[in-house]
This record gives sequence, C-alpha cells and structure tokens, in this order.
Amino acid sequence: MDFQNRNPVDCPYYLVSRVSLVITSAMKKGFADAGVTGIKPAYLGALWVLWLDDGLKVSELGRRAGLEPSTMTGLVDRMERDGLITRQPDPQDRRVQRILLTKAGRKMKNPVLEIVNTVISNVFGDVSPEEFDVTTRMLQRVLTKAQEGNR
Amino acid sequence: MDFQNRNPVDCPYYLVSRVSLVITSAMKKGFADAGVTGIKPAYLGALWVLWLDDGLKVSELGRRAGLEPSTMTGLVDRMERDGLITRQPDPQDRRVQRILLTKAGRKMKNPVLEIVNTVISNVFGDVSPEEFDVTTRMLQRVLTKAQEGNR
DNA sequence: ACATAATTATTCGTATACGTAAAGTTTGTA
DNA sequence: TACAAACTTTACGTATACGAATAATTATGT
Repeated sequence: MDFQNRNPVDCPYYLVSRVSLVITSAMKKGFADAGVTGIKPAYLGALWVLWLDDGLKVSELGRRAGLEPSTMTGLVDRMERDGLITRQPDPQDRRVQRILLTKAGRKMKNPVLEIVNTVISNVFGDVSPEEFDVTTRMLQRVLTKAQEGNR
Repeated sequence: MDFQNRNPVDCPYYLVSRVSLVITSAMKKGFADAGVTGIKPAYLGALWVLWLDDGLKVSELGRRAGLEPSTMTGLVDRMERDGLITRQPDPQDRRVQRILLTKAGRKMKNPVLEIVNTVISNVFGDVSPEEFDVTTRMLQRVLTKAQEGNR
C-alpha cells in the first residue's frame, strides 16, 4: 500500500466513504419513491436490530448497531418523534430505558426490507455474486478485527 | 439479495458505513499518535486533490473529492482556520474563489500519506491482495455507475 | 454498612454532510 | 443591448456521529 503517487480514488477509505454516502442517498430516494414516510437511512441499523430483538436498552441497541451511546440518544429521540419506537423505563434497573417498537415500527419491517433489497440490488447491479461475497466477507473481517482492537 | 431473514451485518450498506467510521477513527488516532496536528480525516480527500492540482475553485474541488458545494464551504472554512489553505478571489471570474495550499498544507503531503499508508495497512492487515483488488475495483465501478446515474 | 467503582443515559460542543434558498456574476440569446 | 438562464459560492436548517463530562443508579469490595 503506497499512496504517495496515487489518487484518492485508489484509497479504500475514500471508496467506502463515498459508497456509503451513495447508498444513503439511494435509500432516501427509495423510501421517498415508495411513499414510505417517517424512516431515515440512519434508522435502519437500529430498526433491524429491534425487529430481531425488541425491547433492548439503549446501550445494547447501540452496541449491536455499531453506534456509541451518545449517538443513540439523538437517534432514539428522532425515531421516537417519528413514531417508530417508545422509551419505557425498566422497573428492574432505574438507569435503563427499554426501547420498544410501536405498531408502526413493527409494520414497517417487510416494506422497508423490500426497499432495502431493491436499492442494494440497484447500487450493486453490475457486481458478480463472487465479487459481492468476497467484499462482504472481507469487510466483516475488518469490522470484527476492529472491534477486537477496542477491548 | 433477500434481507428479510438476515442481520444488518449481512447488508453491504451496514458494512461500508461501519468500515468508513472505523477508518475515520483509526485516521484520527494515526494523526494524533504521529503528532501531526491541524488535519482531520475529512480534509484528506480535498487535500489529496490539491496536492495533485492546486488552485482549483470550490466547486471543482468538491466535484473531484465527491462532495457537494454546500459541504465544501464548511470544509474549506475549517481547513482555512487550521492553516492548510487560503481562499483567493479569481480576477478572471468574480464568482470564483481559488483554493490554494499554504506552505504548511504542502509540507504535509508526505507525512500525511505515510500515516494513511500505515492506517490502511493496519485496518486491512488480514486482507489478501486479491481480496483487496477485487473490492477496490468493485467499489470504483459502483461509484462510477452512481455518478453516471446523476447526469 | 458504607465508600468506591462501574454502568446507563443524557447533555454539550464539534465535525461532517446534504438540500434549499439566496445573492452576485457571467454567459447565452433574442 | 437587454434579459433570461446558468454558474458560483455562501447561509441556513437538519441529520448523523463522536468524545468528554455529568447525574443517577447499581454493583463491588472491605
């Protein structure tokens, strides 16, 4: 890896950052085109976690979605404002807020995941299954290693 | 691509977003550990473009770095504040501000790119050259296609 | 039991990014 | 020439993310 005589476009940092923003933009458009309101791309991670395991506390939700607790507070604020979740104090531990999907939040699962399917298929339309698998597994390893580094 | 019964960690959107943030965090630490001050990860794209072609106008700099003009204004503000660039009015076109590297901005090139090398090598340490190439080329194609879609 | 430590969520300040709108300048055209 | 259109940058509001500090609560060690 020697970037001294190369362009930003050769740098994986540039590439993943740009692709992340490209997908965010495509997601916004996908939701808007499908007429699904009240959801933002940043909600996806947390919603997805809750669809699999509802009623988590803020910190555990953040841990599974890859976000810091201080980031979660604002995200949960906006998701609450948009009617997708509610905060419920935990009677067992008064420090804890349990995050629970509303009916609207639960009902969104299938429509939203269909839109996610479509958007991902469009963005990665020209990518072969082999390339896709190599990249997916590689990025998963990078994340796992980064998590281990923070222990 | 069917995410109905999968986890966020199987979704390339989740992966590229998280990896992007992981690298940002590693870059911050890389700069701090090396004692290089006045640079932030977000400056990298713009700086890199200027190292190759100094004196661009804001919009062209943004185009090459993949950022909207309205994003560039704030970024240029901070880079100016941190002493890396200056704004110079263009006498040929009074709408235009030319962005010029300062001496400090120029001198940073080699040290900063060395840190970028190191950080990228660490983050992608376990990745084979083949996986790395497949991923790089794939993401480049995705970006190119996305740009074409916006014309 | 009680002081100390750890956990939990939040607030605050900052950075990063977008879209929309505005103001000034230049360009194209009638 | 005059006027409309396009371009260029900036301002503003919003969203997203982090780290440091804080307050409240719970857990731990002696």
